[in-house]
Amino acid sequence: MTPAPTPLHPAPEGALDAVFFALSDPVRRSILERLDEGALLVSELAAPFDISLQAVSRHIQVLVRAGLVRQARSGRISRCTLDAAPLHEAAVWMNRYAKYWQAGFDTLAQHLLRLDDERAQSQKDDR
Amino acid sequence: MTPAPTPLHPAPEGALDAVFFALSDPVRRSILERLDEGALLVSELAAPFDISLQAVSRHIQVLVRAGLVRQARSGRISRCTLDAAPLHEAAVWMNRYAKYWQAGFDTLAQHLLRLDDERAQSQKDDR
DNA sequence: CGCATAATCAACCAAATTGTTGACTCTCAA
DNA sequence: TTGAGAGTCAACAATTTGGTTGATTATGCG
Repeated sequence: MTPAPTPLHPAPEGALDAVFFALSDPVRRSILERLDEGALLVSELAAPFDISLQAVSRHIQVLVRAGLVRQARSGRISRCTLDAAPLHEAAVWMNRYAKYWQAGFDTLAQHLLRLDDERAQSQKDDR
Repeated sequence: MTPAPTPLHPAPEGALDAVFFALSDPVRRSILERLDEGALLVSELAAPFDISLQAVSRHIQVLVRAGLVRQARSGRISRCTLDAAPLHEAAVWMNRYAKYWQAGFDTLAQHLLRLDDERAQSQKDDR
């Protein structure tokens, strides 16, 4: 088996892959939201969910792999803390599109205008 | 009693699931980046990638499902355009954590250290 | 010691993802 | 009419995901 080249610090390329994937599950987003208010144990994090503790533990592993959560095991307990830095990288990537909702871009109006545009375009091509 | 029909249009809860999942693949992020510069056909979008046209077509469908791309079929061509509105919802969710990189927080220090580390590796000749 | 608690590991399974190739639909043009 | 081009659909395989239950490790406590 491979020596497990665990990407510890910078996560060079697929960092955004792991971060966005970690955010794509409501359980994991909920975990991040609760860690935003303070450190919690795995069992405390698992309490509100209707799934097994093992399942929550693996969700936490996904967050750890993305660099969003750190676990400090002390004895038999594991204290989970938030690390928002990878979220910053994701926010920087998304910032490329901020122009669409900033500076007076009403997304709904833009949406309707685009629909009109498409309709006009398709009728034009139809000719 | 509310029939609770699967809400399709306003995208109530699982919208973020689909959006973040769509962003978790480098091919799909690259597609979004190129659509930011203007509408493109499916074949144009597929050209730079080393995968089949069918695979790219399905990536586009994932983006459509997330509401990030709209396809206007006119004749045999399909014009793909960006819709950044769902990205806005994702950005709003992530904004909850902006405090970690906007103000002086403990984790910010770690983030800066990490950025310094990366920068030191890429540009070593800075006086 | 003896045992409950905290958490992970391991095996298993159903479903989803992601790529492939081949067939198909539809439009445009000669 | 024929044929090429754009794109999707369908079926298949390999891998991943996300849940389960059972076993295991390790600590804390009576």
